[in-house]
Amino acid sequence: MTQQPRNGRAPSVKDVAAAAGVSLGTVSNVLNRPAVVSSTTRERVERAMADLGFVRNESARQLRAGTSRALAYVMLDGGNPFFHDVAEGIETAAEDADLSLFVCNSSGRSEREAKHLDRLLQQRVQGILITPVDPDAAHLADIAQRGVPFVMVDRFSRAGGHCSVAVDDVLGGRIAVEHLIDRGHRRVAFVGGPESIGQVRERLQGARAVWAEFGMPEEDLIHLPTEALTVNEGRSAGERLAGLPSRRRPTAAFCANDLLALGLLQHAVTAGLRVPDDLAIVGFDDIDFAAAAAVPLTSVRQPRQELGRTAARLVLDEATNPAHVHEQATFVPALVARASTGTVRR
Amino acid sequence: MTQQPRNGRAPSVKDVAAAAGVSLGTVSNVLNRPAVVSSTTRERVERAMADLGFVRNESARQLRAGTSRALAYVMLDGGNPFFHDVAEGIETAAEDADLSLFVCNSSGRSEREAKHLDRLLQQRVQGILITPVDPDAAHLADIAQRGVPFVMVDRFSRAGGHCSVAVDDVLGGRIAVEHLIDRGHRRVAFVGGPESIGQVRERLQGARAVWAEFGMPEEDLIHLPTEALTVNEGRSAGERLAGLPSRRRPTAAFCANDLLALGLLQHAVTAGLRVPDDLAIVGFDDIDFAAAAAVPLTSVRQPRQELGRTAARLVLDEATNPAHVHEQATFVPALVARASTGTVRR
DNA sequence: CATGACGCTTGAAACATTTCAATCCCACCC
DNA sequence: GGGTGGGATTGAAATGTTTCAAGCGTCATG
Repeated sequence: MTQQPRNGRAPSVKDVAAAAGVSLGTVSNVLNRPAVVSSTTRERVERAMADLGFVRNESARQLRAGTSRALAYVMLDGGNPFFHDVAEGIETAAEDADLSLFVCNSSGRSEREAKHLDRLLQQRVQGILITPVDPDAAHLADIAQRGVPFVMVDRFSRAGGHCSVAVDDVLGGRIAVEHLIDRGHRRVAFVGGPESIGQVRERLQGARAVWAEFGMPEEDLIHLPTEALTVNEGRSAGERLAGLPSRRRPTAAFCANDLLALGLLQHAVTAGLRVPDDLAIVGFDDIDFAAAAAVPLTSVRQPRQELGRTAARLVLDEATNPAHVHEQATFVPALVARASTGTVRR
Repeated sequence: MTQQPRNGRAPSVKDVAAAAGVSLGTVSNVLNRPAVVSSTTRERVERAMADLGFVRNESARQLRAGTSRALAYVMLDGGNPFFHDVAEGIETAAEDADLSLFVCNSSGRSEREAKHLDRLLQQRVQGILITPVDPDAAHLADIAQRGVPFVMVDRFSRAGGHCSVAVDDVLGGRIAVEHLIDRGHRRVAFVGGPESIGQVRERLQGARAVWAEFGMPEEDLIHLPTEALTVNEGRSAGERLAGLPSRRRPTAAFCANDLLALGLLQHAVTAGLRVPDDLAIVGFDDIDFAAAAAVPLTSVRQPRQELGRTAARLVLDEATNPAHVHEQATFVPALVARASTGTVRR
């Protein structure tokens, strides 16, 4: 690339046209419909582009086209690898469609989420994927009403009016607790909160349902509430658990996500408990760090990448297919049994 | 917001102007210089904007302005929380400057990196922050030559010609190994590779330097090479370590990053080794999961968020200050001692 | 009553691209 | 030699915003 000395602004199609001695319409044809241009002209234009170091101006394209060539994913918690894997699935699909992906992070803060959405609206992104702080927030309804393609990831809203993608959390709760019952546990803790989070509610609901079905006394499924789904909260739940009188103390814990489970595991090991013999632990999400823990964690796997890919597929369908109908894609979670629930309790 | 029925395209300043009975120049003034507009007109225009659900078209602004209101960070490995924290630091700074941030992930693949850079160039981002696959790659020099503000994060290139931000990795290596010597270890493994990665080379170099300074025999600092800086590779290094004849077997390991350390820790625990009594472990980066491990990991902390903030500051300076001079910001790493090196060995 | 000043508003130009109808030119046929 | 068809190229229009010089009207001052 024989680059011209830069004299301020970047070269435009007009400059390329002048350098190649053709009209700017022809340059545009080379870019967008190379077949209609004669090969000699095409080569001349291509050489000029290389010489000048021409790069298409995306904003001008966008302005003309009326929409950008980008999708966006607003994730709930950048510190949780789960969302990262979802984002990776989305990115794969975006790349296949030759679209860019904006990855934003609301960090669980509603006002940051709103700010991101506002920016994305200004960018005229083709579609928005979001794991929202609150699925029923007004600014979400606003987006949908504007007609911007919009998919909710890993959450549902009562309202509807858009696609969503998630796993069956009630089933996930059932699977986890059934596994523990199966392993011989008769007193189990559910660690997780706040209940304002749909996931927490549903996983607990599934846990209670299967507990009842097996005819276990209600009071032997103990709910240890947390203020967030973090490692720290998992640790503190561990302390509360250790503080229970021994005949009330559970022999196993089902945590609403893997971060909690890792925190709980850490507390248990520090306190000298053997996992799984003194305390068995099941997490949720099956993030890579669950398998990497000192005692590999049993976890309820969500198909993280596929969640992302499907969400991207749906938003693209909404963006391009006039006959699009909203869809609620539900995936089936699966138990991945590892050492943290490894032994059968007599 | 009393929204009009949508009839196709989004409302523009022109529509707002018509609705408010003013010229489009006035609408623009309300948006950009509200002080020069009389309050009655301003209110009328604001009402019209709200009624119509007007949203500024960012691509038109960009086209006019010649540059976008965005920065970009191309990270090396989205699966490593370290880069996530760096990104968070960048985002903070971007938000303060009222800029958007594109977060891209090259996943360690050079061609993906090149593709991302190409797209970002088309977007006319104000500046690019990158942790590159190869600091000396041609496409990086190309960016710098184009005059796009550009900062290298956590890497250096021989070439120079741009800002960079990193910690002193040689010093980091020294600190880690000195700590182990201090704890009484006389046979230590360095786990990490490939040596094509600058970080690995320098951390090893620091380790060797301090080892020699303490007068320890060279052959007692054993290099266990890995193919990547991942949990899996850490585990497999653990196997090789366990396979060493016992009088050659190290009592401590310094891992080139925390992912390796977590993998090694897992292997050790699974194999029934006590950490730190049978094997002490030091990691590098101090990601959150290091503190959250079953045996909390001693690690060499990098100021991750500050790395990001500083990088963003530099790129913004380059973008806005004509007197900008390139700067190589170096941070000092610090040891965070935790249980994984908790005891003194006699 | 004329002049100037001041506050507010206006309208045109510019940004880089894409599209499309119009034009050009050439070869070929009658 | 005139006409026709068609491939290649052209130039103008349109996209939505910002800026800025110019215009307008009102008010105060001389």
